Amino acid sequence: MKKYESLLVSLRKVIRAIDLYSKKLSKETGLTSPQLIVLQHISNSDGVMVKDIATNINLSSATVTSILDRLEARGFLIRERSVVDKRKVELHLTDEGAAAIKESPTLLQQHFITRFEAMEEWEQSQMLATMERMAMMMDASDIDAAPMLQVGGIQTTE
Amino acid sequence: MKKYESLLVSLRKVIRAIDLYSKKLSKETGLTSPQLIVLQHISNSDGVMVKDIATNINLSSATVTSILDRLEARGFLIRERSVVDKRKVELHLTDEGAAAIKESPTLLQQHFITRFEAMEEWEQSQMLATMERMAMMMDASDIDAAPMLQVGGIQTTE
DNA sequence: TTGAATTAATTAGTGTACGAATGATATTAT
DNA sequence: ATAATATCATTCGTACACTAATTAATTCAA
Repeated sequence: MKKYESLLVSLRKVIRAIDLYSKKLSKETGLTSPQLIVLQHISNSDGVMVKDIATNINLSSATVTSILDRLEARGFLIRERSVVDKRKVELHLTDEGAAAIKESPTLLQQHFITRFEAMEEWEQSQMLATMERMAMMMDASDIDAAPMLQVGGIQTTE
Repeated sequence: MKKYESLLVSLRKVIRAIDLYSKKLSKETGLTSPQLIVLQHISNSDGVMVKDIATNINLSSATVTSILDRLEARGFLIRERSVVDKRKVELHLTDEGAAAIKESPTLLQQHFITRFEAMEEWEQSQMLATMERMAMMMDASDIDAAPMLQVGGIQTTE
């Protein structure tokens, strides 16, 4: 097995662990990880709009809309059409929403956090740096940004 | 922001990149990453059963079943009830399925692989080791397995 | 000022991904 | 032998997550 294939295997395990935890959260507290993240963002900046959240947490607007639907249906937030720009929707927490956040658990398994914080400082930094590097390496958005750096010399975009 | 929170942010970016690539694959080749992984597993061991695949690729049986549904509907594989144990279902590729695999692209973005393989050998190993460690740290299955190792000395399970 | 282009949010449709419940079989214990 | 238990695959219901298409509103240009 190639090394990057092994990497994918570990990655899939991590992804699954995060997903399973989100579902466990949902069963215990009634909120999934994405829901909690969205609520926290609204809590930090009241009146924020859908697009901002989507950009901030790296999801599409459509996904955020569906998450908002569920949260609104359960009375955790209200949508308010902006008066200055009626296309926009401002998001506000209700008291229930604010209360839900207060009791909100961590977004990663506590046992992971415990283990992580038990690591040496430099190990933590190194793990974080590795993840950030990987995220950067997977980001396709910079592919077209610098085509002239390709082997073979200067090239035009067309 | 706490370090493990930054870690989660990077992790979510990576997860999203993988997901987006899977969808791009689907549009270009008609197969998503999970579908391709399942097909490859059947190809490697003809007659394998659903549970084996689920265990191997770290997914639930329910998820694998739904992936198989789509692949079977498109004629890439056939299900065959085992004669020795009628609970089991043996999976076989059709010619179409085998052909689909032949043209199968890589499971990670080519530009990631290119970048990854451009790294020094020790950097690759280090990245892989970090991911494997993280996967291990998130695995909850060992929580109950060794409670006697906790700080505070020997403890009973009850 | 009217028409074109852009932007914001939503809807529709597809594909994961899960746990719980179900139905059919096998295995084990009495 | 039969009753209890376990295993395997599936179905059901829920929640993400995406793109493409839609609706509504705003901005820009001729």
